[in-house]
Amino acid sequence: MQDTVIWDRVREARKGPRPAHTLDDIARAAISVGDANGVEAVSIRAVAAQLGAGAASLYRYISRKDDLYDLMVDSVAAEYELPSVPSGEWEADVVLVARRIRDVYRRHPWMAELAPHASWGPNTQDYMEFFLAALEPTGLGHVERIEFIGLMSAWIATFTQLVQQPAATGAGRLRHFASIAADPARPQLAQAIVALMRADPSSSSPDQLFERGLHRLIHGIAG
Amino acid sequence: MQDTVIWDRVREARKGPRPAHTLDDIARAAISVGDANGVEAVSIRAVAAQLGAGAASLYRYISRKDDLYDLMVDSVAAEYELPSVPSGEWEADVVLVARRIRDVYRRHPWMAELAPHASWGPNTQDYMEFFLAALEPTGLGHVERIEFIGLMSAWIATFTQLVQQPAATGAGRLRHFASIAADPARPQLAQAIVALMRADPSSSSPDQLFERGLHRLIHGIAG
DNA sequence: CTTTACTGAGAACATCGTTCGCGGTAAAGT
DNA sequence: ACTTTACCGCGAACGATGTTCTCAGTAAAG
Repeated sequence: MQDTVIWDRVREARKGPRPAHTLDDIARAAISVGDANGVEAVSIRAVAAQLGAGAASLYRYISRKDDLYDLMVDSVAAEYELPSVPSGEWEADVVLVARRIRDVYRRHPWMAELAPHASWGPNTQDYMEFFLAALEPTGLGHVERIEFIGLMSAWIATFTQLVQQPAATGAGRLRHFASIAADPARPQLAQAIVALMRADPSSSSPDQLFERGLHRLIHGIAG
Repeated sequence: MQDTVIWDRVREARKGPRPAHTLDDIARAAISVGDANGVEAVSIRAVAAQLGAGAASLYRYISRKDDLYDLMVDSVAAEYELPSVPSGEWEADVVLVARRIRDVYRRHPWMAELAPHASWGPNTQDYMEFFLAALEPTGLGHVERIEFIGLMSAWIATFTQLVQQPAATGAGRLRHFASIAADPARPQLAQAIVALMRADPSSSSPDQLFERGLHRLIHGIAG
């Protein structure tokens, strides 16, 4: 079973010593490493060390490094804490879900990178089930609803990285932005960067930007 | 200058032998490797080999591996081949740009992964300048327009991976999907997966799905 | 013709994901 | 009771990676 998704693993030990850790333990360890030092620090060895285990031991529980990512994403998906049943007001539900996702992405910045590629674990499935049901009153088909869910997640991910944490772009990036802003050959882009750079003293806090972006996502760019 | 974006590099050799390659050569080599074997195959050594050079030699031209990605993305951004001036019909322009991006992502699947993280090279800047100008008639502010551009790119990326190339998800993933579809605990999700799986015999080809998704992106989910 | 500044690139280093194989342990088979 | 079986943790090793060091070669500047 080398190409099996981790959720299909059947784990029922009959003989030998009982495993020293659970998948939840491993997920927690990986999450704490990711929160503290970023995704790129989430290595097999680092997570194993966090668990107080040897590196090779992890392969008793997972079969690929991607399984680690899957565990992290689905474990954190439990933090959405959505109601079990939609309210019936689909727009309010969409706003609710969006805000929860934003909060979680802010708490765990690596989600923006890992979530799109992750397989669908139980918590993720619960979240999608809720979202699909919430979108039922729109009259959209299932494929369209899935698409919208992906669209909204992708938007929140890029929004989090672009607006919420622009300082993460590094010194060289900032210098490059400045040179673009000073280039008269592309006036629209120059203006846009100037508008992006100043941390919105007047018209728009990040939260306001988020709400308005969300409104545009629902009602369209012209609405 | 270790943290400098590659586009800020000043390259004007005064002494010694002239460089054996150009940044364009390197970009082309990296692109051909990525097209043929996927992003994960784009290694320093592989690109150097494609160039007929030694691995360490690449560091005479780039200073980080990410520079390679930046080169790839911006080089391919030239393929958009947009008009120099928007038509004045912003919606038509948006549709035009979206289709061009989709075509390029289809030709170079790694773009979906690399483009979001890449720095803005000259061709990317040209593309954004056009897009920003095209969106001017909407009355949106510059930040909102940037956001919409990011949103559309993100949507196309996920759409390309989800709808256009679902076979890339691997055997284990497909098996997992099937088990989700057979789980009565989450009926909405089950239906959605069934709808996703069958390659749209009746109502919707990928192209139609794209056009309708694009329409919803512009006019909102309810429109 | 010496100096200088750049070139390409082999060798080496640290780190990574992953596999092999070992000694140990506890339940199943007899 | 004891052998067998199937799992456990994990040190050691392998191959591949990004990056740096170093050095011989080369061509323009002084």
